[in-house]
Amino acid sequence: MQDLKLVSQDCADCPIRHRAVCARCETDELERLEEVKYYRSFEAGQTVVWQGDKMDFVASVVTGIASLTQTMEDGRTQMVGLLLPSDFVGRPGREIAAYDVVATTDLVMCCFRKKPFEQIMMQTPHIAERLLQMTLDELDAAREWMLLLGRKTAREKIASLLAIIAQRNASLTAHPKVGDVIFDLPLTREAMADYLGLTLETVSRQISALKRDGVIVLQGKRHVTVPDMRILLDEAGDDSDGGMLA
Amino acid sequence: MQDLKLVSQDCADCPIRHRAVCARCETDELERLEEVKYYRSFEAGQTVVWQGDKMDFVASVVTGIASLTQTMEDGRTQMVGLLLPSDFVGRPGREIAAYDVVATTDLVMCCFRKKPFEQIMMQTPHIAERLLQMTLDELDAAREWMLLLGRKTAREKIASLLAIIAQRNASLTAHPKVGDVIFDLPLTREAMADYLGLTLETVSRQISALKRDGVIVLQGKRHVTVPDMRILLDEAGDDSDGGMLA
DNA sequence: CGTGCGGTTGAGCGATCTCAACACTTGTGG
DNA sequence: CCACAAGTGTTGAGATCGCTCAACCGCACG
Repeated sequence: MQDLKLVSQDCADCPIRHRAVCARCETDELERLEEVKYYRSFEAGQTVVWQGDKMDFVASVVTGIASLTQTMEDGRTQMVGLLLPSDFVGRPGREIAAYDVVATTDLVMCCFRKKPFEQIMMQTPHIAERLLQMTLDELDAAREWMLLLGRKTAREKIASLLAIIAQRNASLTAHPKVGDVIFDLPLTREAMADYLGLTLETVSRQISALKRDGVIVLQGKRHVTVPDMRILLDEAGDDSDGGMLA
Repeated sequence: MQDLKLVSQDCADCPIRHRAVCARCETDELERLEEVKYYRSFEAGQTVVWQGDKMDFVASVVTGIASLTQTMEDGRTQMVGLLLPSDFVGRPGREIAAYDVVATTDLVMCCFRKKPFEQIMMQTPHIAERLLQMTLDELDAAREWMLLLGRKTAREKIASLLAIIAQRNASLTAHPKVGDVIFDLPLTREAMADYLGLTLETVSRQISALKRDGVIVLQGKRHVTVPDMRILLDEAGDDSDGGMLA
């Protein structure tokens, strides 16, 4: 699975160059980062870091999806973050990981040794600025998710998740809003349940219900077609078009 | 209710001087901030900003409590942040308020005109650094809350909220852990419900249940005594002592 | 061929919500 | 001074949504 070979080690060619924590760096700043960076890859299902473990690096997701998960003693788990390419993992100034980090799909991360990264950050406002911006975005996303977890019905939760994944795919592939929206679910039913604060049975039932009602079309378990995005967004209960058409 | 008169206009005497976004500023940096700052006060229940409104300031809570709230079209609401003294409101670089900001108690805020604040921040790493740190803390708190909203029972939710308020009071009054923990609830039952993703009836019932079971003692509706903090923390379902005794 | 994993579906249960009545306090106006 | 309304909180009864437990399917893999 060594995707590593497929990923250029050169920041200039990096697929997340313009979105990651290093997005605003100048060439000389990138060079300093390159000195302390290294790539790591993980297979789907592998744990990157355990909650409570010492974490001596921070990292950006290059390809694949990782999740941040919290667990109670009795085993109840809640996903508290879904990390997509360019998202940042770890917290400068913190020794101990606050969450489990798990590779949801095969995953490649661009890691920076923490100590030197912190030093570089102190001397490089471009990095701190970008990190602040990204953190504020994550905070907004977390708060959006709080509304979902606290107040939405199971059906609305599923519709919201599908809408979010659809929207992200749309933004990545950058294709205009022609015809159906089509994508593959990168999560198992159980992972969706952990994200949405549901059981996997409820997830399965609600997906079946959306399919039965024609809101989505399924081919296999994971391949989703959305005939009319407006209907899905309506099912999600979000404000009007949720900014998608804006 | 003009608390304004009670609050010094001088940053040096400010009660949140050492914790707010300006905590790390030097004297000359404070002087620049003082030029663009002004105080505003609100009575309990007043709305500070409406979601979607233009917001031409950012601010720190000086005294009192404010809440960030999201609302769906059909009226379902979820509190997504509880802002205590020293907490920061608003986002540099954003024109439009993403949430309703409501004064939960009587409230005094130290506001900065947004444009000049952004300029000062660009030239003052101390502010940006502190804001990053505070934002990361808020993100952690939001993720803690996601676990609560997604996975905890109503009783655990109430116990968690009580524990958090108790802990905050303990940290403010800085009195050692002798004897009972005593505090007043700064929230109505409805506000608690909005925070916890419950109905106000369920909040009321669970508080009654905790009282019946001796976990808490009530005098009136708002005055709470916790005979044994460990029992409350246990009811909250958090890891062991939740770091309180650490 | 058996086993494990991911997923679906059913039946019954229970935690929480909904709807409703009522209690207490506070402020207002006749 | 009392009647009344509004705001906050409590409690009950019944409904319901989502959970629990369980059976089962299809597929990949050894």
